[in-house]
Amino acid sequence: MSIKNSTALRTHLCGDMRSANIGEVVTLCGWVGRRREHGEHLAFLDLRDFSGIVQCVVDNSVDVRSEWVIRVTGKVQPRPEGTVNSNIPTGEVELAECKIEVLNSAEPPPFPIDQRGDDVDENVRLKYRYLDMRRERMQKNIRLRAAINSAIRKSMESQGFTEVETPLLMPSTPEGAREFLVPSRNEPGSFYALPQSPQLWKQLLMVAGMDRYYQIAKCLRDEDLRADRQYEFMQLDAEMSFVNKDDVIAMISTAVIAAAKAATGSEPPPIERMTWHDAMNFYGIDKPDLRFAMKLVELTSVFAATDFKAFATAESIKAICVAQAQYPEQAASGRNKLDALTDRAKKLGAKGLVWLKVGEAGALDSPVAKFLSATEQVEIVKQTGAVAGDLVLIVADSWSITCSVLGQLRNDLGRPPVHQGPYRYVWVVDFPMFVGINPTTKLPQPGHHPFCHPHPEDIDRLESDPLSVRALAYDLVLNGWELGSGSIRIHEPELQRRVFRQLGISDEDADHRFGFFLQPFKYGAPPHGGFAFGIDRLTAILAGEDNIREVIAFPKTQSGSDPMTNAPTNVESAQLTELGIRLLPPPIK
RNA sequence: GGUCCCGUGGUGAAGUUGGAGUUCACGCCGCCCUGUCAAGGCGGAGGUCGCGGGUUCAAGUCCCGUCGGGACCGCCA
Repeated sequence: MSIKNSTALRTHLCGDMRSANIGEVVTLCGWVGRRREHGEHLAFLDLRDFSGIVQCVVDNSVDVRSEWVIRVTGKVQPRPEGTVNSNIPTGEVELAECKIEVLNSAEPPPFPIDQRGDDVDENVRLKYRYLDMRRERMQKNIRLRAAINSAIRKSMESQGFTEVETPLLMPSTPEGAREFLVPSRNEPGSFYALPQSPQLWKQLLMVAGMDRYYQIAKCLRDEDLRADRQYEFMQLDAEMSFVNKDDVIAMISTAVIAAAKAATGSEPPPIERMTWHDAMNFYGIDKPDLRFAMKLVELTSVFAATDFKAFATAESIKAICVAQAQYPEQAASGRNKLDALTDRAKKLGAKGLVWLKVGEAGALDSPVAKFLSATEQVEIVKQTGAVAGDLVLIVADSWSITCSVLGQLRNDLGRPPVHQGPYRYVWVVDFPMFVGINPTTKLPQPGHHPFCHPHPEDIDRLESDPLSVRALAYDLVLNGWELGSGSIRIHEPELQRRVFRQLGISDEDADHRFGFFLQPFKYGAPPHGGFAFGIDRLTAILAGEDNIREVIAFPKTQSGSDPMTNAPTNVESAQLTELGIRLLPPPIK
């Protein structure tokens, strides 16, 4: 399908000019980039639109300046011998005999448009986002995002999914993330909540017999912002009936692979799977970055009969080996760096951190070497595969602490920058239903939302040994970023009540808080499951950006403000009165 | 709620032990310049050193507070 780019004001796009156009008289519209003056009657202008830039040869008496909007009619001609610019796609040609019409003049921009903008204060970029977005980088990012959305839609529809829009105004369901509230004018004192996700709606669509639903949905969460988190973000949200987790994983994989292909031009290999237990055990985190190894090495049995007190009673002892070959700087850490690593490990919850520097012939340089037997020292080197110059870090603690601390250190020491290396997608499956016991309430803490179906083999232990119960839940991870998660849902009302009871939600509570959601399940809910993943995060990684703000047209700052619009703002007291709202005096500090 | 980093002409930076708003690059304005493409040359303008307080003869610099931005922890079922 060819796109018609000619309009009433222009015949072509700047970035499309090629040798094939030589001899044509064209009219282009765009913004003035750089101007290079060469005397009374010669100057070069870079004319820019979204498609790229093309050089115009003009008389130097023409007064057009940076970012003025102009319309140029001229003749496409080959550049003279020796003046071809191979750095730009239009570099073989230029526009000559130019007639210029100024459509709008402009003040000088507050920052250069023809650069990436990495060194410009982000506050200034956001204040002038409409200028910031003129730069090639942002044009690419936003268009990449559109291409990803488009590929996802195509893929979902070709797999039989139907797009359904769900409400933004819904009742508050005080579970999970903090909600944005919207006051009701008709019922002062009552509020709508904006959806953290369309979770409840999409499950009702399954009850409604829609079979396969999808939506590229805006989700809103009033939680603190991060590089990978905004108040509002987009998810591919999907749900399907009469499926098991393999069906869901297969269909979502198809959509993600289609999106990745649309973005990068090459199709990633089939997405591998890893159990949650393996992810924790070998990478110390439930969102492992598989672009680098430095896997956690099991050493517990090596110290079964050790005399070293710190290791003797530990449930789990593991190590990572920081290889000098790949990480020369980190492996050669001096005493200060090693002390800092130890502090870091303690802050993360470990009792301590043992470091060993491997010398020639397996000799170990470490404050604790004298407490370790010769056999133990040999085994450490053997199991970790360490060679001379490597640094070995050991944590001995409970299994979960040992894993999570080493996993964090592994990321700290080895993780490549976002824009580097291959794309490593992985499905992490068999998440536990509960992630520990809340020390205050003594209740199991849910790992996901409370509608996740327990693994059929484990349902018997729901009450007797909840922590051993796996959920039919799965996360999609890309290069250490959690893209999204999904699960097979509970469709049997009685099982749902059992899970609620485990979470300390009585039948009455459940009816009160989720009644509108649970009632429909009495009327024949099909077995169903689904998934949702973050489009902002996927786009950021595929764009090589380490921050989702770079792929969002108008993002908020970390404190939730918008430097361009100044949102959030005060409102007229009349507006509040109409809503039945009176403000508290500001807190006294 | 917490930890850490940053704030100096339009933009980005330097500013030492406290000594005159000092410096550099880009941009901007003017002049010169006929093949540049980050053009080049010459000249010029442009400042509440985020804000408030304190120490001092003297603060961009030291101290306290505050505002704004960023990274992270908590939080994100």
